[in-house]
Amino acid sequence: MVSKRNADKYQQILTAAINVFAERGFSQSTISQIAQEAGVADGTIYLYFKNKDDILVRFYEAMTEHVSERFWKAVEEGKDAIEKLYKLIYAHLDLFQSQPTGAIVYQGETHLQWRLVQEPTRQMSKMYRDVISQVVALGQQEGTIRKDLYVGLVKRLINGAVDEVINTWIHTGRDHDLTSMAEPLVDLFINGIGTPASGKCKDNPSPQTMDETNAVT
Amino acid sequence: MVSKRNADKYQQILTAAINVFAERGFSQSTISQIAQEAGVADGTIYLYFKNKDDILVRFYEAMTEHVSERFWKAVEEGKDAIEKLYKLIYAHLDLFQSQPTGAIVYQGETHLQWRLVQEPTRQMSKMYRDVISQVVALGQQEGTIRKDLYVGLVKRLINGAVDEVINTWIHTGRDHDLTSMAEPLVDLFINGIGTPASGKCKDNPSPQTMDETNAVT
Amino acid sequence: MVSKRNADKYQQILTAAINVFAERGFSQSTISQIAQEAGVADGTIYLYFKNKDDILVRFYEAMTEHVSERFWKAVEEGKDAIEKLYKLIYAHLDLFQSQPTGAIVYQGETHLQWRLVQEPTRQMSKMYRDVISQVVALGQQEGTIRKDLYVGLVKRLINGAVDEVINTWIHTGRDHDLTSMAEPLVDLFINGIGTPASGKCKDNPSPQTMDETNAVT
Amino acid sequence: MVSKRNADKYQQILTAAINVFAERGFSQSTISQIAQEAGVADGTIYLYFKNKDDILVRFYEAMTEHVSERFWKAVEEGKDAIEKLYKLIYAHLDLFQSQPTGAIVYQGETHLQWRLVQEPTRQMSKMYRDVISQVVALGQQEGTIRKDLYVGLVKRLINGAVDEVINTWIHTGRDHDLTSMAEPLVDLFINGIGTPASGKCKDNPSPQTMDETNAVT
DNA sequence: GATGAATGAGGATTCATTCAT
DNA sequence: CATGAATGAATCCTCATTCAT
Repeated sequence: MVSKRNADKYQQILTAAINVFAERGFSQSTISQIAQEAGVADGTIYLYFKNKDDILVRFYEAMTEHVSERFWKAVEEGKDAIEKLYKLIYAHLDLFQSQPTGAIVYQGETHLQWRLVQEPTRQMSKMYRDVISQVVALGQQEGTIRKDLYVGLVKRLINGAVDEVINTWIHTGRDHDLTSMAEPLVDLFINGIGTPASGKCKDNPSPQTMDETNAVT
Repeated sequence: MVSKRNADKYQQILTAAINVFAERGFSQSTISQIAQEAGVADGTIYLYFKNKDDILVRFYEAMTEHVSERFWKAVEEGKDAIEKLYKLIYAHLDLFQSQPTGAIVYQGETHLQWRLVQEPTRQMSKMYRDVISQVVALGQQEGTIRKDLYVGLVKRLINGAVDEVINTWIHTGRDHDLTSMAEPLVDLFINGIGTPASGKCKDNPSPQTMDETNAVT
Repeated sequence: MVSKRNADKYQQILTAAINVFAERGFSQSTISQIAQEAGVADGTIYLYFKNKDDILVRFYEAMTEHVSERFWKAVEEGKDAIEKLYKLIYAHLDLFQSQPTGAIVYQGETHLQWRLVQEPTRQMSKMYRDVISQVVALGQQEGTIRKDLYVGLVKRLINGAVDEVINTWIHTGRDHDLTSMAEPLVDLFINGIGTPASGKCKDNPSPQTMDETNAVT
Repeated sequence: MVSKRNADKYQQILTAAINVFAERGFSQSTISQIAQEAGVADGTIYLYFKNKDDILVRFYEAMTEHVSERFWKAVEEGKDAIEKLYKLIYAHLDLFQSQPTGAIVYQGETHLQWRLVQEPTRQMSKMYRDVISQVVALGQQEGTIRKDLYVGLVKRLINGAVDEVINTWIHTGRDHDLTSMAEPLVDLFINGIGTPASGKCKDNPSPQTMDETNAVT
């Protein structure tokens, strides 16, 4: 359906669509608006995409691939677990800061269009989990990360916090620098909000037997 | 517009609407579907709600009030900061576990229908921030919580992580007990994922001068 | 359907309806608006009127009867044809000036709701024609009114001019005194706009053989 | 919104709409009926008109322009004031006779849809007044028309009478020839219904001091 | 008689998708 | 390939009318 010659126009439409989706939400966006934003005719969109839903799905697929690549590369760059974690979070924040509309759509439509984007979202979640998993394992070898951790929950802790920071940024006019949040975030992840006196720094952290039944997300 | 005699029917419609919204998303839900689910005629809905948007707004308002009440009460019950935090998170998880469809709609539509639900969402966010703020302040007095914290970020850390846990639960069939996540979550918040060796338990934690410019969220 | 005891409420609703119709037009007016204006419940209206259309029909019937009575009386008061004509036109203008909403509805809805109000309108038209006819006949006896007149057309001349004057008055804020138009109108009707030199005041006005085929109106 | 390529379809829809409006009145007409009459899909109408109201407004605008042109041309053709008046009235009757549905809509909806068609109606009224004004002025120079006339009222006299003739024609099955009314109408306008004996043909017609405060209509 | 909550048919408008050019 | 006019199904909302209280 897509000729190689016109990968340009494909991108052009996809980018336009994301901008429109970010502005009005997927359901409220119309093909005409996207066509206008892309500078093509309504009908042309159907030469590159099966239908309106398809545009969103393709965006999610591309986003997933792009993000995956970027996150793995970020993690590779760090020399130890904590720096890897920092690089990961920095990359996450930087990516979304540099593509605000993509961030808005990704964060906003995931739950609502769950049926459509379930698969890419699962892959994204799995990738995030794998990345975290690797970092945690390394940290545990290094002795910088606790051994009694349930990785699934750690992933949700980090992913949730970062997403929330991004959401706040989106809804507050996106005026401050998002990446500056990376350092304090990592600090909180590593050290928590408690003091040593609060029961930390023991030799035997209360062992938690966590089953790994939780599904990917 | 709303007769007091039929607060019943109001609730009946609102509940039906939330169920439908949870199933198909706000934009994809139709008045007819809601009416059918509620067992009333289409037109009846307009005796109780101004329009379709109004249904969502009223739900957000009610939710905000209900949640606010519940969270403050939860915090009061804890005898120290850490227990208060635990009670808060437990309440949060328990509430959404007991109202899964409400949770789905609340979590899912906030970003997309931002224009509609901006105000209730802001209030909810502010309330959450106030609650966290109080708990943190108490913990700092007690000596169980670090003094060098930027409350806005702590709020996002906790809120984001809890929301992510809820989202995962929603998307994985809601089969396991959500409240069982409260304890490990609090452990992560307090102690972080790092070990003492990772640079914790110092006398002088790196002082962070954080401005409090971030808006509520 | 209408109890004698509550002729009051009947009038109350009818008056309210005319006010609402005058404000928004018949089609755009709702039973609820009329009920509110009348200070009764929606359902009550159906105790006094068959349906919404019936309200308009009854108004036309009442108007026709009332106007008929008033116009005949006005004509009786004049001592000669010209004064009778003056009294008639004065009564016409005075009536509508004193019932502006009634005038608005009557003038405005006649054509549009022709199907509904055909019969009362025909009667009104016939009455007007009869009145004019009588005045003209008298004037011809007196020698003050031309003999070569087609009464149907004279009726349309007078009725059309007066209605147009009323319409203008309605659409220009109804601020000036409508009855002051009676005298100049009669002058135009009697004397026309021409001068003697324009071919008038001949002994033999061009005889016009007019068939009286035109229907009532 | 309107493609130039299909001025045809625009006219096709407009004509269909006028027919439907004439049949059932503007408020009672539906887009579906118009679409069916025009032989297009409902949605197609919105490619050529903003909404239902817009159809009526455009009709009024077109009618105003068309009528204006035609009336001025008619007046030019007459060689003296009286003939000009005759040509004007003939044109008026002929126009509406040749477009009966247009006449019905124009005459019928003006008052009810006043809000929508106020502007075109004002223009039409002003045009009519200007035409009459010019004819009267000429006649006064020629000595064939009285000098003591209030043009605003003369305009209402003529316009009202002609409209009433048209209305009668509309409501009586439109079977006779409307233009045949032009001559007797002019006769009545010029000579009035009175005889010389009725006080006419004086040297000093009672001077009427009329203010020209009346708004256009 | 009076009420007004409930009904549901009806109507304007939108928009994803198609297809002739 | 590209276009954009045309389609008509789908949806929100209104409101005349009914009927249980």
